[in-house]
Amino acid sequence: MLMNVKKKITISDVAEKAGVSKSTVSQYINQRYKYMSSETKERIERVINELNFRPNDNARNLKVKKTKVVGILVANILHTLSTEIIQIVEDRLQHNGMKAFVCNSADDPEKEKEYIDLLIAKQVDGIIIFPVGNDYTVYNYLINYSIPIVFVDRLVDGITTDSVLLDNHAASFLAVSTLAEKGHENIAFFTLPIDFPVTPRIERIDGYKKAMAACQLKLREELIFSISKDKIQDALQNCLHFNKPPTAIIAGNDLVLLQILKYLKKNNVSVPEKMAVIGIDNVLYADLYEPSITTIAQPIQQMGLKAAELLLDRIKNESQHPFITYRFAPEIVERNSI
Amino acid sequence: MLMNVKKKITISDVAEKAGVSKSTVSQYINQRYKYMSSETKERIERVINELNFRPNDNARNLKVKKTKVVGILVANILHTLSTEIIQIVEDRLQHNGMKAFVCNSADDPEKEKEYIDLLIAKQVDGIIIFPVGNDYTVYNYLINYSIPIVFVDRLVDGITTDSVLLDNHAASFLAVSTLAEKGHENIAFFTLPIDFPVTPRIERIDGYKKAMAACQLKLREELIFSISKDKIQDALQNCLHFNKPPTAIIAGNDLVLLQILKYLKKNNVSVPEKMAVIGIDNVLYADLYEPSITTIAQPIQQMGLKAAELLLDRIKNESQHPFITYRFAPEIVERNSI
DNA sequence: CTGAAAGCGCTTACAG
DNA sequence: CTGAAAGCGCTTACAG
Repeated sequence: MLMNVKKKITISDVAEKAGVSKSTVSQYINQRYKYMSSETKERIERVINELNFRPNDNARNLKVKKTKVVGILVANILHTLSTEIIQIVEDRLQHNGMKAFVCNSADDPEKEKEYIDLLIAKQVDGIIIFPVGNDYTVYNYLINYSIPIVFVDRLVDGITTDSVLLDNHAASFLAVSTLAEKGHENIAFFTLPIDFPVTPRIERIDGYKKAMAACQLKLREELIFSISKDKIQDALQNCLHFNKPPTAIIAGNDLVLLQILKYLKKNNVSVPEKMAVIGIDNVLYADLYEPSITTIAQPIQQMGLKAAELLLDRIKNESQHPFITYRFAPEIVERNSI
Repeated sequence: MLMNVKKKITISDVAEKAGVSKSTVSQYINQRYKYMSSETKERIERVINELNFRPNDNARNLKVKKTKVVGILVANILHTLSTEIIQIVEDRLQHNGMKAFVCNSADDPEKEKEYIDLLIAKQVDGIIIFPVGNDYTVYNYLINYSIPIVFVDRLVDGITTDSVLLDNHAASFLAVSTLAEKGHENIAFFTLPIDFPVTPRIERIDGYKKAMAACQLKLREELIFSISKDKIQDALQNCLHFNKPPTAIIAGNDLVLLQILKYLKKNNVSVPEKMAVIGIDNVLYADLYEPSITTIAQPIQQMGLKAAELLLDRIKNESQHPFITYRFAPEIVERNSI
């Protein structure tokens, strides 16, 4: 049964064995049965099954410009947000007869570029990107090739296209105002680095600052930390010795939250008595932690659906309406950490 | 700059504009500079950049049989195990000049089949599969097409190929024997359903039974639960009223563990005093829970590397050595839940 | 050092 | 109702 070197079956093999022309086999494959006798149809069907024939898409796509495949290029496949959105996007695509190839940039702009080249080379019909790079020329390739793109979670300076992301300002505002209502004044904000611009981080910091002002709280720059994951615990430890230490912390995302909780637990800092905590991004274990963690969640379902819809619209009807950036309202899930 | 309908640039356009033949451009693209004057080379290079030319892989692959792309077909992209392994596999592939398209079966055998067809149609060089289906004919397509495949995490009856998975028997044994040493006799085992055979679940149950015997503990079938996620909490509640209720629980995977912890927390069952808990699969929050959770982890790094290596070997040297199923030893991470 | 020509496996108007 | 022929955009032996 298993043979190592096996000549690939082509449409010619099928045609020959079925005693018809390649054209006719092609008609069959493309389900244009209109002018086909049922005998021919059945014969071809049988031969295809016997030979286990699968048409070569590479050849097909050379003629037919649509591939019915879209690329989903994620900044980092380890982020739960990405995989959850992928799942939703894919489901929509499926309903529209399309399939998705997921590519993982692994936070590496170079890899991202390579995948963009590959997806162009494979002639995908469109791409959904969680961008990592900040070099707009890369994304311009796609635009030059008239390949529709939708950005998710992050934006790129210099590129205008349909985009879907959280209303990050609102997320920060929600966090700050909720804490302010509980009487907190010294609220620390922790987020990952912004060496190069990462939309959510920048916007959440900015939102934090504006929210502090709106709540008439004094902005203390030294309570804003934008640092790498493994420096968070040290920074937190450090700021507890400020002469006015924070009484509340906002974690800029799930990874940051994890570090903060690890520190607080290790050092028996009681939550929320000694330190209130709010995390942006919902996390699986929010209910499980003691106390359960108040979080600000992204409406993932809606965001995924919108991203898919935007891409499908562009793919189908070369619609020329202007590009739109959709902002989705965050939702606070109040638990017991504040 | 942006034009909606834009003729795709082909090798002919480049050739014409550079004043050379298509062959020469092709030589350039394929980095066969040996017999090329540097003037020609530079001229072509310049034109390619000017025109923003990207060769069409579909055309290329029609001639050149290798695509330098592999498929990674995951049962469910939401499982952390999958994405972690993907990340590792991809890194190895990258070092070998290959790229990966990730496809998500979303636990749906029908989708899996469609993706297999698509990957064949795209002529990928090989596929790494976390299988969902139990119908071996699907995977046989691949074997018939001489496309190397490596199974990860699960096996499929009737298909012999290189495979990489946890030594599930050892995992169960580790859990049971550790609990037995602490004096537990009534150890419950919770896992997801096995309506159709899912290797890890079946093997872990089987391993549990054998381990109980090996530890000279009485096997009580009523303490083995193989049920869907949303029935776990009820089942757990129920078994606490047995006249000999379990004093320890083994969670068959991370999803099961989550349900169990939710129940125990909600009902103030103290861990480990009233109930000891061990989870198979490491989880992000193992250290964070109160008390921290003892887990049995898969050596993900090694498993990913092996899977990549096996696939690359098959792709490179049509090696004919017999197929091997690699079993990886689990590791127990003792924390405070037992 | 470079080009003309054949061919990869399909699709599609067109002819019959 | 079906087939012959051209062509999609590349690559590659071969000739010069």
